[in-house]
Amino acid sequence: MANELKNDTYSEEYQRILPVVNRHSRLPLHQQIYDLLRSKILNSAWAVGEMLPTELELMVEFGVSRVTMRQVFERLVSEGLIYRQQGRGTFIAKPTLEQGLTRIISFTEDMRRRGLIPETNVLAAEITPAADEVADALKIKPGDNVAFIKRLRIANAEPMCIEESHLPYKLCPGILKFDFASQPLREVLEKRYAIRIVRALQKTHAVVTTTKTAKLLGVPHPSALLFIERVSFNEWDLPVEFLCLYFRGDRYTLHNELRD
Amino acid sequence: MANELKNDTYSEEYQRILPVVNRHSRLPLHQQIYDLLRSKILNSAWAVGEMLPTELELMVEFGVSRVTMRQVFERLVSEGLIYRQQGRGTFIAKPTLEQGLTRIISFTEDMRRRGLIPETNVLAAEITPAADEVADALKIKPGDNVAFIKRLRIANAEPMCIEESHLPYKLCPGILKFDFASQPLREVLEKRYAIRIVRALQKTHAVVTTTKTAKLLGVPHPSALLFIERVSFNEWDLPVEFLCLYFRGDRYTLHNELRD
DNA sequence: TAGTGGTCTAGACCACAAA
DNA sequence: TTGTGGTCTAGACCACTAA
Repeated sequence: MANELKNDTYSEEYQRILPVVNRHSRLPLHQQIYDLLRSKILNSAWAVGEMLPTELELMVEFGVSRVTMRQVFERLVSEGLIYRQQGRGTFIAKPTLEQGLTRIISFTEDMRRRGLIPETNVLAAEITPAADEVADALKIKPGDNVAFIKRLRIANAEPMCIEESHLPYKLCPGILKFDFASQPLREVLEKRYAIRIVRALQKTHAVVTTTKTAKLLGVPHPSALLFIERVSFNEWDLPVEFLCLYFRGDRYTLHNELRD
Repeated sequence: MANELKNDTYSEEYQRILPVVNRHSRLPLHQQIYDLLRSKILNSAWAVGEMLPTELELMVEFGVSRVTMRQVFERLVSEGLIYRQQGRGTFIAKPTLEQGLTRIISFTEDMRRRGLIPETNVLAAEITPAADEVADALKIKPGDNVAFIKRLRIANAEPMCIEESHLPYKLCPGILKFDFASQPLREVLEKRYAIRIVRALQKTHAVVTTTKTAKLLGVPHPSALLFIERVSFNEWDLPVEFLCLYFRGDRYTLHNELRD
């Protein structure tokens, strides 16, 4: 779609280099096609509201049956990435609500979706022995080494959130040498340590500021904070991060959609 | 397949009075079967962890193809009601996290899932003119009549939440005659006014108690509350309820699961 | 009327679990 | 070996939208 401007009639063929599915892969066809379409959608290959190719076109493109193609579409619909209208077509959905409460997204992405400009200050980055609560969440022994990274998250030049990450140091030795003001933690975990976070469990509470947190966040004391504790897991369901988030109650709101 | 009662060895046929699907209904087969299985699961027709009938058995029972049956199972899986294991079978999932943040469930159901005993005191039930904020949420004119119901929600004899419901009075005339200490509001809406809530949008904040709310909830002032504003919609996407929930921050936590 | 998605079928082969 | 769920196919008919 980008380059490859050829002057013959086969130019459409030339453009399809990657999107071919592999029938001998261990991955099911529907999974391969899903991965491909999802990443294209997330990378804005189509604009919001734009119509996607029809079922028939994609069946031909990928060489699969209609049922398989529909399986992919149904999954994308259920995840809110696309919507379909009988007789009209399939369209890119507005990226909106629900994510952030169902999807793991970074602070940076979260703020951008809200139309705010994110920044980060690293307040601490050190190796510490795991406290009982941290050890419990990460399923390690109390006293085991933990990489502790504390960051102040800023939106439109105003403090928004204090974020404390605890990682089992065994899993990511040397991780503190990276600069987490500029580099997303998840990216470093994925690219440098081959740790991919696929699932997380979180608890959301309301708490009152301590004098310290109030000062850091620049809010009066006492005021209310949204406090989120999150344990993230890799593909083998091993805990890889224990995260504590303290959001300003006066600035930050969680949005989501419920269904019957 | 429905009637046809003959006097012979077909006693199994006699037993299946309700679960027969209607091929002439405007509802698709998969929807009918889904509704049926879902309500059986929610009514604990099977215990947690118990195996459901196999695809083949249900195909025969409902007289549908495998694809249709699988469509139903996939939906139930994606909603977390069941899980499947290749080579073993299909099982009832533990009712757990995620709901309450993705599903609309009542306070009563929420508390029961947490193993607590719920009670309700009605603090107010009156007709009032809609304030701007309420009118805005319900898409009515400021000053229009609104049914206002304020309840104190109790769990294990301790106050847990203050709940303020605002309903357009036009949609539910006479609703205040019901006793909302004993009767779920959603049930009254559905059975008496044919109003079915299918979708809701909510915002979750952290706020500090007022002296009044602190007193009602029996918590020190100031302390933190989880404050949830929810607008609920019927099947035609008409706002039917604006709800404000104030949960004790020290007792109430939202749990949920995130995926990548 | 043509094109789109919605529903449904019958049948095949494979992978995995348990006996 | 048997029974379960997982994947995939080709083909049919219907309902809705837009021209």
